[in-house]
Amino acid sequence: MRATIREVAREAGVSASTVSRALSTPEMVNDATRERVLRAADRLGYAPNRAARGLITGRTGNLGLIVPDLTNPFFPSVVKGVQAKAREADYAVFLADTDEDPAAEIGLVRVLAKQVDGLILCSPRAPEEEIRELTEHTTLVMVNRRFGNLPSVVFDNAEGVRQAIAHLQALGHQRVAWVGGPRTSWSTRDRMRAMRAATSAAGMDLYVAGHFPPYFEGGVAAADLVIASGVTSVIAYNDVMALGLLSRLRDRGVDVPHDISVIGIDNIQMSAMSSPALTTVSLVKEQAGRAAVDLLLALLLQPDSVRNTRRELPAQLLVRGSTGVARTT
Amino acid sequence: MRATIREVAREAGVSASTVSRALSTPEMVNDATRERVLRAADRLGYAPNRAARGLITGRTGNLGLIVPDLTNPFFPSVVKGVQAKAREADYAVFLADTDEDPAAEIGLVRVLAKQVDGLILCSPRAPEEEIRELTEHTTLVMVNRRFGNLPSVVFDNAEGVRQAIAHLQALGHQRVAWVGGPRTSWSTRDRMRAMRAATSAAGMDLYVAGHFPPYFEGGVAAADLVIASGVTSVIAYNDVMALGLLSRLRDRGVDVPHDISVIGIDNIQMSAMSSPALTTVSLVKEQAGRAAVDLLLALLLQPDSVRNTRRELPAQLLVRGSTGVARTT
DNA sequence: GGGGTCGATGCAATCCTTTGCAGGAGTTGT
DNA sequence: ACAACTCCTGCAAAGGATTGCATCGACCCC
Repeated sequence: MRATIREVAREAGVSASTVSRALSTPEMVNDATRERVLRAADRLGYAPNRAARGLITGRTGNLGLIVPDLTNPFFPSVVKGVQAKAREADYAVFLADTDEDPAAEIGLVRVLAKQVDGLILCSPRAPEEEIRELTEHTTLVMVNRRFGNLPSVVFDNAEGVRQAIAHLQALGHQRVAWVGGPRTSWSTRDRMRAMRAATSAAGMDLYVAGHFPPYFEGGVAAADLVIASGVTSVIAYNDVMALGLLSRLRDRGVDVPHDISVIGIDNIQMSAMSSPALTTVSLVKEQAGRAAVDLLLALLLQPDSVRNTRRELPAQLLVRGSTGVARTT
Repeated sequence: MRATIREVAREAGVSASTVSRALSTPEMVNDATRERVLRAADRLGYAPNRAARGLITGRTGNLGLIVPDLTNPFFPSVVKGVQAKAREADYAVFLADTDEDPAAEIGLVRVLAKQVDGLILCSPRAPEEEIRELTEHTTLVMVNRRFGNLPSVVFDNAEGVRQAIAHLQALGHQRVAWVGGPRTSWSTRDRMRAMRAATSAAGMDLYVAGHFPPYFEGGVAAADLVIASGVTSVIAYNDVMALGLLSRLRDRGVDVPHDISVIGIDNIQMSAMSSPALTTVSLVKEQAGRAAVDLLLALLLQPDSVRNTRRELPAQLLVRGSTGVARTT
């Protein structure tokens, strides 16, 4: 049904090799010939068979993207960025969702690895050991996790948290709580470190509420601990959890921001829509996706060029209604 | 690097054909031989090269999924369902996002069609004409759109809207507004029809606010029209828009549900988290994704078996805080 | 004018798997 | 004991594109 390279060759009066070259290495073929080939290809609606090409080149023209949970609005944005950039480079993207399960993550990488040229792991939860092993057979780029000298795209959590803490301090807060995400998440650890550093530099008290699932319910669950701790402000691992906090605080009759100021991280769409609107550390999510694809493609072209490259993307505090002057009790 | 079928053959002391058969048509090969082959394959970590297989069978083992906007929480849920079901059947899923652009949609189908065995179009916006043309070269399943006798998965919008209207009527509402989604969306038209039918059957007045972008901002934009229309209740095309309505109504000092009751459709996670929580028509989104894959795989196996199959999934009203007794002015 | 160079093109092998066909071994029936 | 089967396995072709190598003509320069 679909035209093959041979038919184009016949139509253009050349050999298949010439057609192939006219399309993939145009400078190797005479101008007039190339023109003729291109017209013939166009006339027949020819597009190379990717399976056949992949068979001989060993490349598939596909990328894989693995995320822990698509229903967390952070990830669809990254996916969009990956998609857009990949499409520009004529790559297609396999998407897989692990449901926050580190074991599923490893399994998916193994399965997907055979069908792609490279993989982007977004917020991977798998243990270091497993990931190290994967890197031996697979071209990987990590988003939201640093790991050895693997190429990675991360956000400047330290700066984001610093801005958030500075903001709280300016509002007179002295005690701040930290509501962490999954224990296995690198971002959780990184942000927690940043919290420790920033609060200690600012001379503020830090209350660590612990680790919670990165869902609305996780924030809900953390809220009571936060209230009991007596802090006047709280920073959550991500916006979804911060919204959970907001919800439970309201239910408990705690006024935000009057009694407690709340700050999230990610700047998901919904954070602008809550009431009060959520003050948050804004991350350029789509850009992270695009940067990851950039890195991956560079890595595929010349494996050594970007080894050990770490892109760090900016984080910027966005002040909205959920933070205010500290209560004075 | 990766083992080929020949190596397995040598290892097992048989020919490549036998290995192939042992793996894909086990009943054609002697028990003992098969056992030997399987062990050899296992020892070498053999997995068939999909490109080579695809080259000869003409099948890729891939599915494509096209959605209009991943950042609308409705779609990630569908994607999850598609993923899960596809993975069970050992298919991988290409995902593409059209940014609500019907032209991009057609383009993506064309591109993706070559790399997959079949495509799932989720809430497709493209004009009928174009879609009809696509069906000639491509195996398609539609979600959220009926089209000729193409296999499709849709929700029982009529029932969902009927329940919503009955609920409003029971609360004493006489006038209800409808805030529509994109003009090109089949769901918008279907739900609008359902609104006409249900309100007329119930003897209620219907105010059609028009078509709006299916985003939070669309709901915001519609809110003032709704207020001005004097209705006591409003149903929005989806939850995201309903949340936009909620937000703008609050800004305008209109109390929900006291002054106006608001109902959404989809039951996205966020709808439970707004304040007041959103009354909504709940849709089984993941199930829609799974059903679409079911249909598509059946279609690939025996093209005639499910031609003209339409799966209709239930819609169920979920009452929360955003609806209440009609004001009496 | 002949040897050398260069640019453009074709030939043929190759990637890995699947599958139609044929053949060999063993079994059954007569 | 032979024909007719059955069951299992191997041979070889096929699928479509890429690419190293060879070829061929043209052109240049001495």
